[in-house]
Amino acid sequence: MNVRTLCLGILYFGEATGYEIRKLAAEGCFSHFIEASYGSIYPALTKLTLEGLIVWREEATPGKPARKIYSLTPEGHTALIAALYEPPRGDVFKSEFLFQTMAAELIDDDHLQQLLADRIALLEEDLAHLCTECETAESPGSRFAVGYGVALTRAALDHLTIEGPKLIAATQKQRTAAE
Amino acid sequence: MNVRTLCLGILYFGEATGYEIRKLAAEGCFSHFIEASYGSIYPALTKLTLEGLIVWREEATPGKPARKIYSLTPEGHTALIAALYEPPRGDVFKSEFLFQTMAAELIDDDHLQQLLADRIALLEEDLAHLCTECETAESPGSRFAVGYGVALTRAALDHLTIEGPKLIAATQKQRTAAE
DNA sequence: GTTCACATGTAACAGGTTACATGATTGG
DNA sequence: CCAATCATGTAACCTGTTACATGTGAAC
Repeated sequence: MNVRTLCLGILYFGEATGYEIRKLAAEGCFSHFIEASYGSIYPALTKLTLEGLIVWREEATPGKPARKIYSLTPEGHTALIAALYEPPRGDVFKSEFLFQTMAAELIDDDHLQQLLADRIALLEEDLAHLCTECETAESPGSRFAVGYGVALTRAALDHLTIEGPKLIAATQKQRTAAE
Repeated sequence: MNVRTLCLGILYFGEATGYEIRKLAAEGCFSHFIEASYGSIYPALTKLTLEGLIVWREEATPGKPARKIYSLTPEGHTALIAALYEPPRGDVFKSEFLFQTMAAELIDDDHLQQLLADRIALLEEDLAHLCTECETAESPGSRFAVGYGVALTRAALDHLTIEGPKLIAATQKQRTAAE
């Protein structure tokens, strides 16, 4: 999905600045299934403005840098709906972690153990974050989407705690057999 | 992760042609957490050869196009191990589907229903594919990685079957309330 | 006084995808 | 005979990231 549609989607939930959009995409309730950085968001906002899909007004809080608050135009709203009816592409999932575990027998025990422990810690952090996100979710849609993230993270955590030790044992055995 | 390391990883499990590498990355046991197409694989193989991390020999089956069968050199093996000790970056998960469900109230009931049904069908297909993949997995590492995929797909499927109908009901209610 | 959060934006660069070019064999 | 599978490779293009440039106010 492109950043332009993402901006439209975020602005549907309320007007926002480029800074805020990036924050929602990087840390907010969109963050677990979307990615976008300043370098793509600001140009996208400029382009959407030129196309008439969004507009901005300036808010000058004295002493602070001027904020450009963007909001959807009716045309933008229509464009968003059109995007929602577009058949979604398959989810993208990329994992360096799984790539590394694939070749677990090339990693020494201590490091493998650390790798799994770190991942568990990371996922627990994610889970906590998603749960607070879930509580603040206001629409059924966002509860569904965040709940999806919670479910997958829990499943990953379960898999790691149950299968992780087995993996370590199996690679140990494999190496002793090879000696 | 870059395609170069991916090639190294795949070749660790056995020599292969560029065509076969792409197939493993797109359909094989690497496919659920990695992506790569011809346009990135062939250049990567050329570069890795120049760097001495892999070598190829030509196999001329009469009548068929000549195959370049690549395999790891000791240097390539070392480079792979180095990559395995590199701290893995966080997993990337991108989903247009979840983006669409976020704004479920903008989609009419029939289409939303269809969207969820399609996704369930897709995930069931994925799950079946992963399960056959799991059976053919030969190393503990690949069983772990594929098992991870199975666990997440099951969790997604569960979430859809349980929360999907709730989402539809909630958006319906929301719309009737708006009238 | 220094770090953090707010705030906007650009430019170079990396990385990969899509589509094209080519061609033989096999199976339906 | 036509489609699919095997097989290699290139080039244009797109999309987005990283790093930079700049500046303020608040909190510690």
